[in-house]
Amino acid sequence: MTQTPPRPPAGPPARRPVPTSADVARLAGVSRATVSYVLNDTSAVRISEPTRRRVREAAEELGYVPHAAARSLRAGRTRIVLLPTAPVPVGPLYGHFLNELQWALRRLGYTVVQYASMGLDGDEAARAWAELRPVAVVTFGAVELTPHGVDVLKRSGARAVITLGPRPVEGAHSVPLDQRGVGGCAGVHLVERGYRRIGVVMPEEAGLELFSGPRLEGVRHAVTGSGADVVALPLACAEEAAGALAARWPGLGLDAVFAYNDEYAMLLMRALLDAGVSVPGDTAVMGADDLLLGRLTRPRLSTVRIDMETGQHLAGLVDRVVRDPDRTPEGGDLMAARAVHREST
Amino acid sequence: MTQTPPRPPAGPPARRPVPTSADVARLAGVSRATVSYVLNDTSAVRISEPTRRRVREAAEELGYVPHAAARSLRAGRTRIVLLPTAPVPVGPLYGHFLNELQWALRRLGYTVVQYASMGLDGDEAARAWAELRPVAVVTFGAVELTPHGVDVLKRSGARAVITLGPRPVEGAHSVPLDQRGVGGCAGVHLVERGYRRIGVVMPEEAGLELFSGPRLEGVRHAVTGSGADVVALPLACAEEAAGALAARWPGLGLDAVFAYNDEYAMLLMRALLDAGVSVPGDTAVMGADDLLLGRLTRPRLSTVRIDMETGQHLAGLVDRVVRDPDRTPEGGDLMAARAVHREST
DNA sequence: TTGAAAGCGCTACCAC
DNA sequence: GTGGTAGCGCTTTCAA
Repeated sequence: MTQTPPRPPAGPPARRPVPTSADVARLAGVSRATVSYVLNDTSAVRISEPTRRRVREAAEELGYVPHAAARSLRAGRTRIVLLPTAPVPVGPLYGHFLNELQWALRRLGYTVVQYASMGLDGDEAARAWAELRPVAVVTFGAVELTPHGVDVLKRSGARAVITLGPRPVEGAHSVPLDQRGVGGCAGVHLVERGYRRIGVVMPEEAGLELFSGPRLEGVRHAVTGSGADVVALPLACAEEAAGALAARWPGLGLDAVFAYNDEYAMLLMRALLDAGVSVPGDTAVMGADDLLLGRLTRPRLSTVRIDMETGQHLAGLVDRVVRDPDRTPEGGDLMAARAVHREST
Repeated sequence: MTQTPPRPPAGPPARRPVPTSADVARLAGVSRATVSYVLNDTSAVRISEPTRRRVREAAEELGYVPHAAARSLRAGRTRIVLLPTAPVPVGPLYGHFLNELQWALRRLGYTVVQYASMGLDGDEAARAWAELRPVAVVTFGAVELTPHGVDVLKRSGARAVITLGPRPVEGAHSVPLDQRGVGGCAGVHLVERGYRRIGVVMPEEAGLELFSGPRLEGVRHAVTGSGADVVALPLACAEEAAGALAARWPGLGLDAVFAYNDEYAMLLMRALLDAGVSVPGDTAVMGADDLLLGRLTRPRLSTVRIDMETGQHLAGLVDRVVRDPDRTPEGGDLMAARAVHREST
């Protein structure tokens, strides 16, 4: 029996070695198998109470923590649900939704891991994710997932690849987040109130096209047949940009503008007011997201309120797909939009 | 030689098995060792170019992706840097900082994993994190880490446990985020302008005490000796709450208020104006964070601008601690605050 | 009720 | 240059 602990091959000064289940077994005077049974409450096997206690105490004393990698290597699958993180600022709505989702997934026994993916293209990212062998991947459209990327993930053992976003990806379960609906709401709201020359702000910030494009489309679609015009207005999120746009406002001949979200809306509305354009008299302004701060402007900002299904709902869907990847349980729309009329339209 | 693939023990319908390095070796007609050498560009060993090509092609064809768990099990350590995610909304400042940090860490060869920790208490969380055997943990004060939790992590092999936040934790490297300095800036700014009865908004939302407490202290400390009073004002982030506070404003006899951040400041300022309190005539209002939207109010909001050292800076610190956990390289302050005077003070 | 041992995928040491 | 192989920590079947 080798008593000499096999020292790590030099390098950094030998640190106190990490305790393993073998150490626990040794201390408790039982076999590794027994340790595993006790610590995992394996029901298929009966272990005497005194033994259980000894094992538990030994584990406690050593500060033993099971090694997730070893466990999942043995098990052949992980319980990791990987959520690629978005480099784009997504606002409080997604933030809340994300928290709910993570909480619900953990209750279902999954390990939720957000993987920092900024600066990786779709296929690099998919490979990097696949190395962790997640059982599921839920992406919010932050990284452009390709059909090939989906395939890589599936072949690495991912049972569910779910994309939340404006457009589906082949091979993945797509849960549409109906951005067109958001634009649609705004379009209908404005047309109903008689506006006919409608501007739509398109943020120039990278990463937002995935959202702004469909919102624009939604407005376009909503106004067809009403005789209204829709004009895209690129805008950076900065005061000077808004000022410049406001300066040439009269020449644009617009009587309303849907500003992508409340932040852009507040920015633009301020610039318009400062330039002498009255709101909603000369031009109506509409935002989206129903931020608290939007209620504080004068006039109060009309907006599109987006209700998202609870994260719990999506967590359930993930779980169902993991359990039976072949059945396609359509979750329906996770997002519902409705216009909130205040004073700016 | 067993040719029968050992089918998974029933359960879900047998899926196409995930390719391993052995499969690549078989297809390329080489040994697993050679595959490993080629795919890892092991410099200690020379492999002929034709062999390399064959291996690469085989890997490509099979869609082989190395198994991170197996690799780190073998290596005895991971390259995971674990960042517990905060359930509290932390604002665009931290968001940006976080992105930079992640990017920089990845460039240094680490795998950045954000671990969803909401609803776990400090010690549960530490255990859960330790299962992944991260080489480093960087926490932003979202989860209350205890000395015991730090010990669990260290014993599980974490070489760096770094807390960013208002107060240090025993055993961890603490990088102070000087929230007191933020309050201090505001205090000095207000006192210099002659204000003597200063309110400080304390958000009622859970999880923010860690920030608001030190900010309040900072104000208190900054005004000592000036003869100014400081009064804490609990406030929920909602219009009604702000309205109620504004209604009893005259009775409070305050000539200035530091509102924790720009959002609370805008909320309160609106309520004050609506209640007929002039700003800054009757009462000065100061925020913090220098949000874009704060510049849009009338009067424009004075604020405390917080500059954070680049994430790259912190990434370097993490890397240094990982390489030499015993030396204590103090990184200095990561945060610098300064007052920005606009119109509301 | 408990123990022995195989083997998950991978890398690194040593032979050839 | 390349292959054989031990062993990382864990679970689970089989035997005692």
